[in-house]
Amino acid sequence: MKGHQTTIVDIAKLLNISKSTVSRALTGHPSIKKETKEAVLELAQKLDYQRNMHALSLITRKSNTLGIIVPEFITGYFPKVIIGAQEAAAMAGYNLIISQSNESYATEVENTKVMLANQVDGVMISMTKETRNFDHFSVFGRKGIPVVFYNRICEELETPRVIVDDYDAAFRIVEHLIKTGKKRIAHLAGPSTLSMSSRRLNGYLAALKKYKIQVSDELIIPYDLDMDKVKIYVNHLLQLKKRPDALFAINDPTAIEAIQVIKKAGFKIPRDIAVAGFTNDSISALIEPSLTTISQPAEKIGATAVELLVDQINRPRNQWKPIIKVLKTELIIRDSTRPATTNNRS
Amino acid sequence: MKGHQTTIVDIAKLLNISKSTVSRALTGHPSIKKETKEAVLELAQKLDYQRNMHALSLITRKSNTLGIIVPEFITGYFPKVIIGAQEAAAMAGYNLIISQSNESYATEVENTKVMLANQVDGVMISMTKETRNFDHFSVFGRKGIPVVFYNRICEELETPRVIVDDYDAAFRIVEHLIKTGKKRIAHLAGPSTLSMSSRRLNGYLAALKKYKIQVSDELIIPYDLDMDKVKIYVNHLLQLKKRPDALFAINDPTAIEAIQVIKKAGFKIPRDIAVAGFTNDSISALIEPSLTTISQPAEKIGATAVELLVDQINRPRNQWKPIIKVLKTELIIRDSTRPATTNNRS
DNA sequence: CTGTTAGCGCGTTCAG
DNA sequence: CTGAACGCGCTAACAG
Repeated sequence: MKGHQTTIVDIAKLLNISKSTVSRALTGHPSIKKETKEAVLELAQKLDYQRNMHALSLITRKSNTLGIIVPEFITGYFPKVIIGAQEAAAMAGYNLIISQSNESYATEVENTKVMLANQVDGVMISMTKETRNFDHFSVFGRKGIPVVFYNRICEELETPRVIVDDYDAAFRIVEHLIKTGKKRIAHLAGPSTLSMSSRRLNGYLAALKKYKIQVSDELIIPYDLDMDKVKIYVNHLLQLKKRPDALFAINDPTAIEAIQVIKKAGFKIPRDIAVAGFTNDSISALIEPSLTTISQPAEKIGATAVELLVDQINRPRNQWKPIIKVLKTELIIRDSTRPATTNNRS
Repeated sequence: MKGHQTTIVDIAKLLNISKSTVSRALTGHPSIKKETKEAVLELAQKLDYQRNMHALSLITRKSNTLGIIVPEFITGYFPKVIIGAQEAAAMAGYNLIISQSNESYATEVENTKVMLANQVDGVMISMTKETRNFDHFSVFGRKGIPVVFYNRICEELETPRVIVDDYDAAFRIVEHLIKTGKKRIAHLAGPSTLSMSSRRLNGYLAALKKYKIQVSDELIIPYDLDMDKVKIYVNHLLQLKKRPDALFAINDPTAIEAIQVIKKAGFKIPRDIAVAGFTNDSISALIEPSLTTISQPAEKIGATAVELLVDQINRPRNQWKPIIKVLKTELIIRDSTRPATTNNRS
């Protein structure tokens, strides 16, 4: 017996009635005789009949599918976003198709094509660090498919966005460093392509300004998230004539790598140099010393993006609203910035 | 300008040629004049033409989509499986549709219908703890859709499976407890519906036997993964005349809850009673005391399941093979079982 | 090399 | 209340 997908035609033949009647029975059409309806339903059940979504999508031009593009799976952040998005999507009756760009612009372009080919009803995107051209995103707009950016947003496109208070969070973590007595605070800044980089940089600058600490250009190092370079940059910082006494890294993996380099160079953390990260990856609490960082509500970010997306989908195109949702973060203080006197674990 | 999906007809009209010619040009058919082909390709590019997968799926009866059903997102295990599956699926040219059953049999039945409606080419499943009837799974077989079970497998169905060496892992962790001097080792066993429960139980029993420790029925507590009951069971164990000096819990969340109860009751871990879990959730290293457990290669499990699935898909149905892949685990020793003398962190 | 026709599974006219 | 006919976007079989 060969595998066979039961169709409307099959059950129409068996019952010796027309396909349209079967279709009506299945879709709960009002004008249909009760007996035939029940007969159809019973047979459908018995034959494990299931509506073919592809055929339906062809007609309705709706796939009930949302797309999500993530740049990487190295940090723990994006998996959490996906979980949140998945749950919210299921709640709203949508499937979720995942694509990862692996931080490659070319792959990201391919990802958008996959989304288009699958006729997604909407797509949520976090860009790669390489992305400077946005034509592959604007396609969605031209085709009437809503887009929501999250985390790594595209400033050039007027779409809804889900972000966190990067500026504020960076301000608070740098303020914390200052309050522990640090005065020469270095910053491994993110790539200028990502707007969160500048938001965090600005938070850093604002904190210095508030506490009347002179900004030193040699302490601000632009960096492209290529982990191999962390060693070079950190060693460079450590050999400065006026060595920094703290380091605020753009994200946790970078901060963790920096900690290894600093330890290897023979400096004590946080006594000689304190280290802070951003995002609160799950490993960040485990390393020695544990890492002070900012926690982001990753799952909520995913869920919020889906909600904005569904909202746009259910709205005629001329009523699309580029709503920007800014979610709250939390400062998590751990050993990498905690003066030796205090010794609690978090 | 309204959103519009460019189709073959559109570009056929603009070029004033037939649809089939356009189709041929797009699919790289050999017999076609170079100029027309180039003209088509150029216009397709310009209009952001993208093949409609739904139309294609209708014809080919292939969706290039795999389904994954997970029972929960509470532990860190299943998200990791999904990541692994997603990467492997993308590599093989498949999309992934995720459904979660939330440990509910009824929801699981619905999940299978979603998979069917979306015409998945294959589906990987981890059952709920409630599932005792398997008709909703055998539907896939009847329709010629390959199924692979992972982690929580269905013994009754002859499909490929991806599991870990539960028996062996349980044996090793109980052996470790014995070697630290523990003699009355309790076990919070998993639900009998899940075969991994009995595999782990058997590993536990085998270790006791090897070291000639009498099995005590009062120390083996069957439990349905309902965390609310952990408190009752553990307190019951603590009030036994012959109190256990160690506890091996079926999974990490259970072990962690047990630790809370034990601490509240005023006992010292691991001195009075040692605790061990299973799976190595990310929190397990963070709690106080950190938890001895077994780590599972979750991502590899997901990837392996996809590989088995793709293998089945590419194979005529009468050549389907119920291959069983058993992946290796690792014993991770932490403070919850480590005698006080040693004090390293892992 | 190209155009015409048919049909994938379904919902939706339009006629009874 | 029911049936026949059409079309969603696409590929394949059959003519030229």
